[in-house]
Amino acid sequence: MEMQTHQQRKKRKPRADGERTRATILNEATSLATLHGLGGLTIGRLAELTGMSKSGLFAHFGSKENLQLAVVATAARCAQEEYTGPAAAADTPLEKLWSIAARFLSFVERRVFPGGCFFAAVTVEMQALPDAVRRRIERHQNGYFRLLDNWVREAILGGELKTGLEPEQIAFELHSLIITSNTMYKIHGDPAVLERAWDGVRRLLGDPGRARRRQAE
Amino acid sequence: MEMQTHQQRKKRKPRADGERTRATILNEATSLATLHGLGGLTIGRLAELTGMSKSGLFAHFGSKENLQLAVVATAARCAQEEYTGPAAAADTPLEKLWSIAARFLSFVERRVFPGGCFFAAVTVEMQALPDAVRRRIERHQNGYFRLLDNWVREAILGGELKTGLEPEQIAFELHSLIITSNTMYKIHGDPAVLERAWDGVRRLLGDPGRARRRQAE
DNA sequence: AATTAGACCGAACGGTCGTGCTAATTGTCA
DNA sequence: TGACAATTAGCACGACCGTTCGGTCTAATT
Repeated sequence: MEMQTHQQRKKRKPRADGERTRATILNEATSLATLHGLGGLTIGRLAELTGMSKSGLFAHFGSKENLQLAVVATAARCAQEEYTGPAAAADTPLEKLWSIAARFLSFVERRVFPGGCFFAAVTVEMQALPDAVRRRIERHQNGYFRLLDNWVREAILGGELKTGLEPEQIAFELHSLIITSNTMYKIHGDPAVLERAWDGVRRLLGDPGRARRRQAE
Repeated sequence: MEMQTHQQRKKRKPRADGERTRATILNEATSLATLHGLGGLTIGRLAELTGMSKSGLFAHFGSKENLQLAVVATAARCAQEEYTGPAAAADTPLEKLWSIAARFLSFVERRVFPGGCFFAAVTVEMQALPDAVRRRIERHQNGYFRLLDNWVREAILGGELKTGLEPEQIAFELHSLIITSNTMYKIHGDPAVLERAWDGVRRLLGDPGRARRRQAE
C-alpha cells in the first residue's frame, strides 16, 4: 500500500479559516480550563468568549469529550514547547534538570496560562473526568515523571549529582518545589514564591553558588 | 442584655434530627467537593447521595453560596481537629512542625476525604468561586501559612532548628512536600509518595536519625 | 465554472442547574 | 396534650447545559 502525502483518501483538507479558528478556540479553552478546570469548561462560555455560536463552535469537535481531549493535547504540546522539549535539548542530564526547573518557573511567571500549569489545574479533578480524558492526562503525567526520574538517575550515574538520596526522591522533591510554586503564584501572585522554589532547587541539585535562573538554558 | 443558652432571640432552637441530617449533608458535601471541587459540587448530586429531595436539602442552607461557605467551615474544623490543633498542642515549636507533618500525612493516608485535602482541591479553582467563599478559603490558608512560618521562626530562635535558611523557605518546602504528597497519593494511590514526603521532611527539619512517623505525636 | 464539503449560524430539544412557593409531617416545649 | 415552628417533600420557574438539525455562505477541488 502506497504512502499518502499527508492524510486523506476520501477526506478533504480542512479549510484554512477553520484551522485558524479551531486554534484560537483551543487556546482560549486551555486558558479557561486552567481557571475553571475541565469540568467547568463549558461550551456556552467558550462560545461567548470567542464570539461564536455554540453550534458553530461545537461542530469543530463533535462532543464535549472530544473538546476536552483536544484541550489536553493542546496543553501537552505547549508543555513540550515550553519546558520538556528545550530541557531535553540540554547537554548533560544535570543541565536538563536545571533547564526544566528554570523553564517551568519562567512559564509560570510569564502567565502563559492565566491559571498557571494546566496539568496542575486538572489533576485535582481527574477522578471526575471521562475515562478517555483521564487516561490521556495520566499518560502525559507519567511521561513527565519518567523524564524527571531518568534525568536524575543519569545525572547520578554520570557523577554530575553526588548525593545519598534515591533518584525518585530527588525527582519528587524537584517536582514538589516547582508545582507548589505554581499553585501559590496562581493564588496570591507574589513572585517571591518563584524564588522560594528556585532556592529549593538550588539546594537540591547542589548549588554551584553562582547559578542564575535565566541563564540555565 | 442577658445571654441566651445558645443562639436565638427571634430564632428557635433547631431540632435534633435537623442538625443530624445537616451534619451528614455537610460531611457528604465536603467529601464530594474533594473530588469535584466546590464548583462541581451540585445540589442535585448531593440530594441523591443523601437520599433527600433537592428542596428539602436546599432548605438547610438557603443558597448554594451558603452551602459552600458551610462546607468550607466544615473542612476547616476538620483540619483543626486532624492536624493544626494537635500539632499546636505539642511541647516545642520543632515538635509542632514534626507533628503537623505527621498528622497531615496520616490524614491523607487514612483517606479521611476521598479526594484528600479539601483545601488543596479547591485552591485550584479559587479564582472562579464567589467572592465570599474565596475570601473564606484565603483566610484559612493564610492562617495555616502563618502558623507554619511562626513555628519555624520560633524553632530557629529557640535553637531547635539550626540552618542557614530563612524561616519562610523552610515553611515553603515543608508545605510543598506534604501537599504534593497529597496530590500524588490522590491520583495514583501509591503509599510510597507518603514516604517520599516524610523523607524530605526529615532532611528539612534535621533528621534525628531514628524518628518514626507515627510517634511524632 | 460547476461541484462539493467545510465553516458557521439560529432555533430548538431534553436534561439539570439553582431557587422559590406551598403543603404535609413531626419533634419540642408551654 | 396541644400549639407551633423546624423539617422535609412536591411542584414549577427560568437559566444554562450538551447536542441535533436545517440552512446559508464560501473556500477548495475538478
